[in-house]
Amino acid sequence: MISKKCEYALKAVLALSRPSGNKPMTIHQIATAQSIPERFLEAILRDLKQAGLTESIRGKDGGYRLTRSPSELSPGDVVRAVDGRWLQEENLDEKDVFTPLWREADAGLFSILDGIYFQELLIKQDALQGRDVNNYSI
Amino acid sequence: MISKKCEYALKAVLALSRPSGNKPMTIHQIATAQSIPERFLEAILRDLKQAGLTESIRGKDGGYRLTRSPSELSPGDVVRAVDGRWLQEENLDEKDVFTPLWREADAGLFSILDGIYFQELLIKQDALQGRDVNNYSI
DNA sequence: ACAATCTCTAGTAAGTCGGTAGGGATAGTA
DNA sequence: TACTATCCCTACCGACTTACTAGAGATTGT
Repeated sequence: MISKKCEYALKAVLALSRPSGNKPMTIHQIATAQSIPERFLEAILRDLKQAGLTESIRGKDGGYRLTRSPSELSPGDVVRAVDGRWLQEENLDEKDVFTPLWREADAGLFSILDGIYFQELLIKQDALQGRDVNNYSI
Repeated sequence: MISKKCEYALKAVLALSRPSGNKPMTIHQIATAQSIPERFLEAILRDLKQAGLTESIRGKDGGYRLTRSPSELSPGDVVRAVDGRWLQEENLDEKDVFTPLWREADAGLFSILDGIYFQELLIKQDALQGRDVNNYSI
């Protein structure tokens, strides 16, 4: 269904979403924290960088950082960056009766993926893992 | 996005949906009408048969026929038969924050694919191709 | 018997997925 | 300068999937 690459990218961005005093995380840190093959993650983070979602700092104390706040970054942004849209407009036939269905499906899919932000996912993750957050606001 | 197999299966079922006095259509007829590689279509129709959507008659004057009326057969049925569900429940992690998103996406996708029937698609196809149907009811 | 049709098991070329390998570039530190 | 930690880039690889194709067999009507 969803590619490993996409799954890893989402996990990585979730990890980068955790506030850490503005210091970048290294590939190694993210990889061990999320159990992602390190060299593979390297390629994924490069894709995310090219899509403009992350930025990198080289040399000592370098690493990766999000370019946007987790409160305005959605899973849809990540999926589009690594796997592209589900629908490929270019091989769509306007005379095909099924075409409207594919368009509807694509729109529906991304409306779901764009309907939540990483900030909220972070909170949900804490709840799932029974972490004490001291934050019970609705 | 959508596999060729699935695309061909949908076209084939659409062809079989056209009323033809209860006579079965041969693989050859469907293949030439819809420009589908014949031997490939053969395998696809076998899958559809195993899923219970079509039945076959062997020997002379044989061919394929739908087991259900086009008015109660949806694209979703065909997609499930040839490609299966988009979501594979078995490799879903209940502790993963993204899991609810995948479930929502799958439900949304199939609610669209199950929201129309081949009978209606037939009418839409006629309209698209400018065929004269003598049927302007809403 | 024969011809038209479906049925089954293989095979296969090209592409994608999920990585791995090896080196190179850059930035801070001493 | 030299050293080290980090990201950067190109290429490669095995397993799997996709989109077919081939060949022979089984079934039915005439």
